[in-house]
Amino acid sequence: MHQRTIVIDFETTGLSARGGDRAIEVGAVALVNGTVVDRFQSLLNPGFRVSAFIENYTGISNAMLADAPGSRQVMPRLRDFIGDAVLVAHNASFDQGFLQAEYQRLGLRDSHPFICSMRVARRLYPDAPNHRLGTLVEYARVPVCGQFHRALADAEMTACLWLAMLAQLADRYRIDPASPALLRKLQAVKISRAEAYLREVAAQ
DNA sequence: TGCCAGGCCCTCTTTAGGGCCTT
Repeated sequence: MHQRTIVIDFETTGLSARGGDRAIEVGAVALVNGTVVDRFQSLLNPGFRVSAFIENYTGISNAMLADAPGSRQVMPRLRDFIGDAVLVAHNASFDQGFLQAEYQRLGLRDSHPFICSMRVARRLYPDAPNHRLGTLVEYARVPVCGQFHRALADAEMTACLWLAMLAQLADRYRIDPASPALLRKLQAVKISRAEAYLREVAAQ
């Protein structure tokens, strides 16, 4: 049984999925047995001009988006790519919100189980300076690949961070990292209780 | 016109407030 995990990242026109902001790029990598086995990347034309802030922040210009496919072309392909995999994202509520919002605009009713790499990192790396993706990539000595704030590069680095955290669970606590149920439990325990929880699991 | 997110997490908490993260 090979558990397929998809690490996903959206670039968007802003922070509010419910307030009218739209996805402008999605990147995703598929992990099986700790290895990247597939990748998905696409720009999405949001139907309106993005702000200068977003152009600067992401490096995605209005000119680049003018010829990009729309959500109607991209999201069904993304849904097929995800399949029945467990999804991982850094600050997952953000990406989950945009995924659901884009689905709903198309009348798609899919919902996928998400695990948040930031919540796991807060529990596994409580002493990190902060828990932004860029900081954690440096803290966990994950290779920087590509440009931060582009969807596929951020998804790749989140995937590397994720694998580093799974390796730590295996090495330090002798915990089988292939269990989504355990990871969901870990992200739900209080941060102050995480170390004790992991020791309890390791002792079982 | 003016407004402009929301979930998680901690604490000087729970009849609340503010920082952290994502774009």
